[in-house]
Amino acid sequence: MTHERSEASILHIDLDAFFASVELLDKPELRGQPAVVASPTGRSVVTSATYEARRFGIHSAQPLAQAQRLCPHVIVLPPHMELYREASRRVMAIFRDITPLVEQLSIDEAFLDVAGARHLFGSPAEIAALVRARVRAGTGLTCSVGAASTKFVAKVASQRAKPNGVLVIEPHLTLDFLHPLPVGALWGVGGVTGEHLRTFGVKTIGDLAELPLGTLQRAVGDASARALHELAHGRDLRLVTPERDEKSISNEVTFEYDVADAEIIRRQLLQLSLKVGARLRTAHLVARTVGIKLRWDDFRTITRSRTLGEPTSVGRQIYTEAAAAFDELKFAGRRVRLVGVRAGNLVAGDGASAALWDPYERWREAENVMDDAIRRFGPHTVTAAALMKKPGRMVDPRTEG
DNA sequence: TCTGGGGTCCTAGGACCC
DNA sequence: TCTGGGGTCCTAGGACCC
Repeated sequence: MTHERSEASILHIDLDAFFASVELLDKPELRGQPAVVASPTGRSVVTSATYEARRFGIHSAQPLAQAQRLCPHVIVLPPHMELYREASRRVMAIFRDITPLVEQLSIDEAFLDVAGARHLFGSPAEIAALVRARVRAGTGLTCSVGAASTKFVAKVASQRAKPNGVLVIEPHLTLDFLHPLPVGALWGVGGVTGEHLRTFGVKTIGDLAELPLGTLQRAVGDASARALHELAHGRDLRLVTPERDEKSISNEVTFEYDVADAEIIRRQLLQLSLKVGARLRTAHLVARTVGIKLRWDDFRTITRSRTLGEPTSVGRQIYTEAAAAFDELKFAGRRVRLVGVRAGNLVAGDGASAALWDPYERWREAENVMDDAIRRFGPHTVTAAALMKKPGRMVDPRTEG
């Protein structure tokens, strides 16, 4: 069994207001103003908000319309995912210069196990300061760091350190730090579970720690109960694991207006299937299951999935399954607000050759490249040179080499 | 002006096999 | 022969996270 760490040598690092901060890098005149990143469409939500915007009660996942009611002069910045991915890559590279034990959790956060980096860089607190200085110098971004002897406490600590701060929880002070916090701070306790726990009189993590395991199991199920019980006692044996296999790849879209036309939905399923196929091929993965997701106008969501005889990464095959699953539904012209396609049960493999030789798929790929170019450069500036910035996607295997 | 898009994990029920 | 239990795979839904 893993022994307890004597030092706060797990770091959780979280970029502050990440998307918004990246946007402000080349718009310094907007510093200090309330701003959010959100698509300028009718049904979008806030994906990132500056701290000035948060003072108005704005937060991420909030409908943009609501944010604009709270702060009519809020500046709305359309998202540029490629910029964020690039900034993220630079930040993760800075982390990996400190230690190879970096576990990326999402685009803007990671765990670092710095137990072995001590000799090179000093105590966890010193390493936290070093990382923050390097991120600042290398990207112009600020981040917050939590340091503790477990992943979970490190993550809670970084949240409490925000923005632009450091919080080190020495191991012997773990429970003193944890127990006064609201249960909602626990990883895995969201709105529903939090409400449920409150009916048992549980408000803080300390309250939860005192609840008998059996009671907790009846309340939230076996696995969640055990996990929460351990976390509430400050126990968390999970290690920082740099490599994690992807379990699924999916794409989905919410229509600007609800759609009741099956033909439009099928067309969208095709688009999404081709995107998913392309992503599978880039990752050198094939999928054993294909699923679709539909959200009706009342926000109820259904999923259907099918297991394939042979795993695939070919968009057309993904579409065939997706369309078949859709056609089995009693759709009958219901209004649909969202459709999605998911490839699951992924295994290493290459379906690329089949995809390249399917003329229909190649034509669609070309169309996708055009769409992309038009989005990025505008309709009047699409040139061969712009298209060439997407190397590799249009190469004909027969003429290559 | 209700509620994005990309994921992970868990549960529960049924099929199927031994 | 009228009734058991364990294990695995599959599917659908839901909570949760950023």
